[in-house]
Amino acid sequence: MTQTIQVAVPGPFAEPLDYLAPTNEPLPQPGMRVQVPLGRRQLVGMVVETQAQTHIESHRLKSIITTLDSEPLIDADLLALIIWSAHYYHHPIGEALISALPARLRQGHAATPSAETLWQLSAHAQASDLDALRRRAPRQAMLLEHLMQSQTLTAAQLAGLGGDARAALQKLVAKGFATTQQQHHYGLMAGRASEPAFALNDAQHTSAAAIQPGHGHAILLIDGVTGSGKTEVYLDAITRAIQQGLQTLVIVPEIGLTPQLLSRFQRRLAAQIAVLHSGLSDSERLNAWLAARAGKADVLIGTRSAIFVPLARPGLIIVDEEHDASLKQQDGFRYSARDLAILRAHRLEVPIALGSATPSLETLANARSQRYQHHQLSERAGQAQAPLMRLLDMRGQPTHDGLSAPLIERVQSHLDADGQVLLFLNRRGFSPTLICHECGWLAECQRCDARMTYHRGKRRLHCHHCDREQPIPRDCPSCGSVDLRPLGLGTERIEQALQSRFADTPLVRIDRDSTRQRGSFERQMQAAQRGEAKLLLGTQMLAKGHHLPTVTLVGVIDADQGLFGADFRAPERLAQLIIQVAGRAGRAERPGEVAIQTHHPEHPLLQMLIHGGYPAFAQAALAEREAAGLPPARAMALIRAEATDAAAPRRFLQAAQALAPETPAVERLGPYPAPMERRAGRYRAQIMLQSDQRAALQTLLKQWLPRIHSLRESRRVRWSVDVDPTETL
DNA sequence: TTTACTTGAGTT
DNA sequence: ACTCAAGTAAAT
Repeated sequence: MTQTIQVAVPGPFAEPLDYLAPTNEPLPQPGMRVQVPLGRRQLVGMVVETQAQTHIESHRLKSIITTLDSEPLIDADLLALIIWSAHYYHHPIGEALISALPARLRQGHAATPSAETLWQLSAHAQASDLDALRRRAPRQAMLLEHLMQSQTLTAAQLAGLGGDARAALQKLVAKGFATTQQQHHYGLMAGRASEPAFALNDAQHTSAAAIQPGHGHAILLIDGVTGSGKTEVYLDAITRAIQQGLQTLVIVPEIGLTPQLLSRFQRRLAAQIAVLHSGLSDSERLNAWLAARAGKADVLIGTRSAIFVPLARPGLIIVDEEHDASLKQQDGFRYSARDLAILRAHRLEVPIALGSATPSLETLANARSQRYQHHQLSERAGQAQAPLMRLLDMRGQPTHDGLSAPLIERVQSHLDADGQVLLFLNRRGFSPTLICHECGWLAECQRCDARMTYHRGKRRLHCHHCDREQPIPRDCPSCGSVDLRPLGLGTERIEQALQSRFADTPLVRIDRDSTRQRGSFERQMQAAQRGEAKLLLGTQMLAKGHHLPTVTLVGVIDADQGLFGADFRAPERLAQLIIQVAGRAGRAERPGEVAIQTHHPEHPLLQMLIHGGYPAFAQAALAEREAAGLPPARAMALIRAEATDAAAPRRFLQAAQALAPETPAVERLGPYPAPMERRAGRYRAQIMLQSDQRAALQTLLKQWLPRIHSLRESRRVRWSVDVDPTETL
C-alpha cells in the first residue's frame, strides 16, 4: 500500500485531492507547497495530510511532481485554522489555503526574502592602501574609509553616498580591499523607542494590565471613546510582549494603516516592524510575510489578510476598529478577519484585544454575556472633554445648498472664535443625480438600478456602483429641455456653498475625488491638522481616526440618509459614523460641539445617540435585533446569485430551494431580488438563512451545497455563499 | 464541409 | 477554475 497524500489544489473542491508521494523525493509534509498534475494542467497546491486513506482506485491516482518547500510554510495550527475557515465559510479548500499565501508563493516562487549585496572590509586592507588610493581614486578611498569605520556597507547606505558608488566598490573588490556577500533583506522598519511611553491614566492602566502576553488566552474588548488613548493601551501591551520575546499581530482597517500610525509605532517601540497592506509590491508582501514567519519581525501590522500570516513566536493579537466593515472580505473567500483573529488567538493560547470607540453589536453581545472582558475607557486622555451634541431640526427651514440657518450661525460663531469647523457628508460629487425641470427625467445608470452622480469638477456623470462614466447631456434625453438641474447634495456642492458663504475662510475638501493624486491626502490632511484650513469638509475619509486637535465644531450635514436604509445594519453604521465624526471635535483643550442636521429629530436612534451616546444606542439596537431575530441574536447566511439574464438568478435559487433538506431549525427566505436588483449589468437575487443554532445552519449548508452544485441552473449564474454577512444588499 | 461558438462533464 | 469533447450554428 503506497502512501497517499492529501493536497489542497486551487479549484472548486470542498476537500483536498489524493495524490501519491513524489518519486525520488522525501515525503512532503503538511504545510509545504507541491506541484501536482490536475487534468492537463500543473498547479501549485498545499499538502494537508500525509497519513490519509483514499477511496480513489489506486490506478487513477497521480503522483506529486515535486515538492516546492524544504520545510512547512505554515505550521499545523495555522493550517488547521485555514481549513476550518474554508469549511465554515463554505469556500473551496484550495482557494482558501492558496489565497492565504502571498502572490509570489501562490505562483510557486521560492520562499526566500529579497537579497541585497553587503560589502565588507577585506582583511587585507591596510591604512596605507587608503593613502595610496586618495591620490588616484578619491571615490574609492572615500568608500574604503567608510568600510574601515563601519566594517560593512549595504545597498541602502550606498544610495546616500551619491554617484556610482557601486562601480567604485566593485573596483575595491577587484583590488582585494573589499568582499561582497548576499544578505537576506526583509524590508523591516526599525523602531527606536525614541519617545518615552505616556503615563497611563487609571482606566488605561487597568485595561493594559489585563492584556497579558504569555499568560494564556483571553478576549478583551477595549471599548474606548475617541481620544481615550486606545493606542497607548496597545503600545503598553506590545512593549511587554516584546520584552518577553513575543510577537504581536496588529490587524487594522484598510483606511487605518497610515504613515502617522506607523511612525508612532516606530517612535515608541524598540522593535522590528513589518507592514502588510494592499499598496505593497508582491515582493514586499512576501518579505513581510517571511519576516513574521521567521520571527525577524516583532510586530506585524496589516490589513485583513494579515490574519493568515504565520508567526514564529506569537504572543498577542490586536484588532483595531473591530467594527470596521473592511475586516470582512466581500468577495471570493468571505471571511471575517476579526472572527478568525479570535479563533486564532484561542488556538495559539494568546490574548486578543479588540478595540473600538463604537464596537459592533456582535462584540457587545459577547462582552455582555461575559465571553469577552469588557474594558471601558470613558475618559478622554488629557484635558479634553466630551463634545456637546445637538440636533438641528431641518423641517420647514430655508436651506442654502443643504446648510440651514442655525448651522451657518454655528459655523460663523466658531470661526469668529478662531475655531476650526469640520462638516461631514458621506456623499461625494456635486449632487446624487440630475433632474430635468421640464419632465422629471433622472440621470439613471444604464447598467444599475441607481442614479448617476453629477460631478461638476470632472464635468461628468459617474455611477458609484459600477464606475461607469459619461459626459453630461446638453439637454434632456427625454424631452429635449436644456433645464437640467442638480438634485440633492454632495461634497462638491457643499464646498461651493461654503465658498460663497464664507468666502475668506480657507477650506479643504477631503474625499476620494479630491485625494486621487498620490500624496494629496496627506497634504490636505496636514493642512487640516496644522489649522491652516479653517473649514474642513469631507466624507468618511475625514471621519475615520485622524487626529484633528483644533476642531471645535463638527456638523453632520445629513443624518437622514442612514435612518431608513434597507440593510438591517444601516442604523448601526450611521451611529458609528456619527460618533466617529463627533469624536473629531474637541480633542485637545477646547470643548467641542456637534450639530446634526435632520428632518427626523424625534427619531429614537438620534435621540438615543445624543442623550445616551453610543452605549445607549447599542443597548436599544441589540434589544431590537433580539426582538426581530436578527444577528447577533441569531445566525445568518446568504446564498447570492447573479447573471446578465434577468430571470436566471431567481430560477436557479428556486431550483435550489426545492433541493433544500428540510429542517425546522433553519428558516429559509426567498429567493428575493437584492435591494439593488441590477448592478453593473447583472441581475441579483438571494436566499436568506436564519437560525437560532449556528451548528444547524452549518449542517444544512453542508448537506445542501453539493446538491446545489449539481444543478444544471448553477452553471448559468454566478453564485456564492456568505456566512455571517455584513452587507445584506 | 469547414470553422466558430456554446454546453456539459470531469479533474485525485 | 480550467480544459476538452460533443453539439449546434454560420461561413465557404
